[in-house]
Amino acid sequence: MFRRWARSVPLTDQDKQALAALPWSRRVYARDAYLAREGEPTSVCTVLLDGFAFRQKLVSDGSRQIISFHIGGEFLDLQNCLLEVADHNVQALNRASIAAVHKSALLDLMTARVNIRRAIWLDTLIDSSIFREWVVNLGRRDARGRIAHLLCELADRLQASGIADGEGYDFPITQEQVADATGLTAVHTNRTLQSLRKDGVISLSSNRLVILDWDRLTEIGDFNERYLHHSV
Amino acid sequence: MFRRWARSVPLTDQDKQALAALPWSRRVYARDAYLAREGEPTSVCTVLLDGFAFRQKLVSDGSRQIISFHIGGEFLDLQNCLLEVADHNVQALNRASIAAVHKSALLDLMTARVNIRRAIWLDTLIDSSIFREWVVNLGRRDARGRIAHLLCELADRLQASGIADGEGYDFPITQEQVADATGLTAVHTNRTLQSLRKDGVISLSSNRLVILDWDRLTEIGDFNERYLHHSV
DNA sequence: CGTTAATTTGAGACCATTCAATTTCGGTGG
DNA sequence: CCACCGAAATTGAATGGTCTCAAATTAACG
Repeated sequence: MFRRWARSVPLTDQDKQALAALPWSRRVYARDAYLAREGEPTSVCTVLLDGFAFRQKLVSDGSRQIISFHIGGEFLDLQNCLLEVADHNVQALNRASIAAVHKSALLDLMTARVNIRRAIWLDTLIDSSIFREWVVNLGRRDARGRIAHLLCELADRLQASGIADGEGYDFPITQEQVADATGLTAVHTNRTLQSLRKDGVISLSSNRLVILDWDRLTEIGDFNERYLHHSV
Repeated sequence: MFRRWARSVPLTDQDKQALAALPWSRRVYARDAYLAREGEPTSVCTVLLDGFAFRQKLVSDGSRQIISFHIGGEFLDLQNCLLEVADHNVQALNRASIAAVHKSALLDLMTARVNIRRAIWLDTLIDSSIFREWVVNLGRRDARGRIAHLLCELADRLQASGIADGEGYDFPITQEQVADATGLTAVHTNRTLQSLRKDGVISLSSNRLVILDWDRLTEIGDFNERYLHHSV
């Protein structure tokens, strides 16, 4: 998290110590476990330490829309600081460990320290930018484009956070989850992934994603990393 | 804007005066005029005083996705405070007057005044929540649902901001713009609106929207106002 | 009252869905 | 180490919602 923030906000050692000194409580969640539920009052903010998580909303016919994926080092719910009721669900994607702190403690620290205040606000603003890009992805791209774009985003974020390990990426997301994130069905997601594989753009199997032709994938997904605001 | 904020953050008269005392510059934009362009460096934050505006992104094939609509009293680009480059475009929907202030002035005021700081962050967090709901709208609802949901949201926000005037709403959004916001084509938007009219749910013509059966419309659009966080 | 933008209509094509059934994979216990 | 199991991935065929491409009609505006 510090590494990510350091790209834009100059945190001092004091800032880092103050943040680390908060009364964090750690916890491990099993796959698919709910970290937060829509409609519940908010109390804490949560950093994902290890594993993957995602946010989602359920619609009246029972189907699910995934709104974002999260990787280690990212906050899952900073909006809880000011919003009293959760407006969406948060679930662990695989076995995930987190650290949670009461929102009032975080708010106090934000009052005391400008840099942390800025870093946290910036975090929520970048989240927001990613949501906007997802709106575009769902609204104006076909199946190939949507999936290609999602893969580009995840690869880019994994790379930027240093979680990637050379050849390819750890990719624990099922095809059904990709479908729920891209507004498609699992069946069509499957066929679309096959078509990307057949074209030699990606290789995806056993929870491992290798991007064989990055330029091609960004072209298919119309991907431009600007919205991720890596350098503010 | 003060009215909107008052629902959640207790602004004092001093807060309001300090905000009003900033070096605002007013300006009027014609229909479709660009207030901001993707890729440009950011410098100011803008309040929409009168009229409508929307944010959009263009994709590689030339089509446009509208990301949000804005009505009088709303900030259009608070993210500019911390993001150096705009990641989307902002356009006036009809003749719109705005007030802009340099982002550094706003940041300074936020440093000085907790309430304003909270109100502004909250504003961006609610924006974010609306983007999330749009992701759900585009990903998991059919044409009728998407359009019904959009109408519910706009009606609810117009009502909440006191812009509504009894019978129906001023609705200067063209069918093509509704299409660009819902990820549909103008043709299909037209047919879907007709079907909603035929069912006696809405009446929409000459820039005037009347919701004849609110319960029915919210049911079709699977609309739940929670995500608007009217009461925090 | 003329001109342009916006809305409306029709018909055919296509992308994605639905519904089932089958195969493969990952993990578990014998 | 293999047999087994449920989850995940894959396949097929038919259906359908939405798109595309024009063209016609209506509304808005100076």
